[in-house]
Amino acid sequence: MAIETTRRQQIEDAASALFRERGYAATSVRDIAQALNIQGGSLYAHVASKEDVLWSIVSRAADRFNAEVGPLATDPGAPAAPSAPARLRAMIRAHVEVVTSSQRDAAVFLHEWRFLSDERRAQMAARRDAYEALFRQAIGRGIAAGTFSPVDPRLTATAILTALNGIATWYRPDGPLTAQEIADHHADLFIRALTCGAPGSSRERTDS
Amino acid sequence: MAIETTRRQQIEDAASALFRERGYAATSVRDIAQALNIQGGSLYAHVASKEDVLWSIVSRAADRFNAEVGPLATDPGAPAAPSAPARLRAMIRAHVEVVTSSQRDAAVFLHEWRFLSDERRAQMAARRDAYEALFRQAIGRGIAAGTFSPVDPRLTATAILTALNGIATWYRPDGPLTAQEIADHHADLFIRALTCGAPGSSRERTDS
DNA sequence: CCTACCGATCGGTAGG
DNA sequence: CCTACCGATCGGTAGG
Repeated sequence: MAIETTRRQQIEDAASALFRERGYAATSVRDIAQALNIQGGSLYAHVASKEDVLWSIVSRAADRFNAEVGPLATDPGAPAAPSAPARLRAMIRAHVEVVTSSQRDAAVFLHEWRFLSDERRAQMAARRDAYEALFRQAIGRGIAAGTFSPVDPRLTATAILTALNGIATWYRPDGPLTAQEIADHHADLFIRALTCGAPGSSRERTDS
Repeated sequence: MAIETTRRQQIEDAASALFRERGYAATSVRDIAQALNIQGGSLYAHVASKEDVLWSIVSRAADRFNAEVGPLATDPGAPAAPSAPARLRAMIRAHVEVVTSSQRDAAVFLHEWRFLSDERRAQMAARRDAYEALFRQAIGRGIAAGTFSPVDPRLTATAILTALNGIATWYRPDGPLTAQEIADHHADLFIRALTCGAPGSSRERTDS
């Protein structure tokens, strides 16, 4: 049972590793080719441009975040809607799961997307804003329900996502904390910040 | 009264602006020279290398953070030590003040420092760790005093600083929120997260 | 996928 | 601070 990997996929993997450690602008196409033991020009049998490779990595990472977190943010059809704290906790967990399990691509997505062409960068900015809106809404709903303190949803969503994205910079799979522990710690922290002193905080926990 | 600005300073200012918007690796020495209406080679009458300019920008930014936040973190000689929440609030305010008032240099400091030479990068990594330690200690003291929940000081300090540093990416002086409002919002958020449900939270506010 | 090449640009220097 | 230049390297292509 051979592991299926197209040449294109190998190129993206090698490029992602290099973009992550040196940055997109400081990585040459010859660096990428060398990692695969081929000549620089040979890359162009598989990709149209260096920027094209970046685009593939970045859009795939964006897809993963949407695939994991999106379903938790939108109301499910059948079952009862979760409480605001429970929903936000699930979203934080899912986001951290993607950050840690797709760490390399996530780091490139977060730090190198500005090297995309104007058009693609604008497209990605729109996707990112839509994604952040999922968190803004989750927070806004909690405020409306009285379970969350009346914070600024935009500012708070940005603070939460910035902190979670930062995990991509320092997380080590062999470190002292598992991805789950890190996720739970952050979820605890931010949900405490949001529920503490909330209008309808009558001491009983609707969380988790 | 002419505004005193050395050529070296002008170079660093122009470079900082360019490093910030394009990144260090994607900025050429000719780009910097062009911003000052001189030839590329002429830069080298004032600087030893491109990396030298980056180093100046980055270390000056690091100095500012230390100068503003350091005194708040270490116990003052004469007056009574502030409570843990009050101290952390002051540190958060001071950090955000530097991020927003030195936004351009702070952004370069935060995002481009990895392009320093190995030696300088290691030096800066040590400074950053010492700086983060100020926040870890402030949190640790609060936990020891029973005013803060028993969180992981390292993880929490990193979360706070990552969120605060993110402000450098999106803050606009002409935006809807002042730097002070942003600072207070973040201070409120994180201090609520830390004090809520703390062992010694007997409902009276020792904060600010 | 290779060889061989394109024009452009890189950081930096010599000599004034 | 300029002119003129250094060797190296850049992203990408032609033709096989």
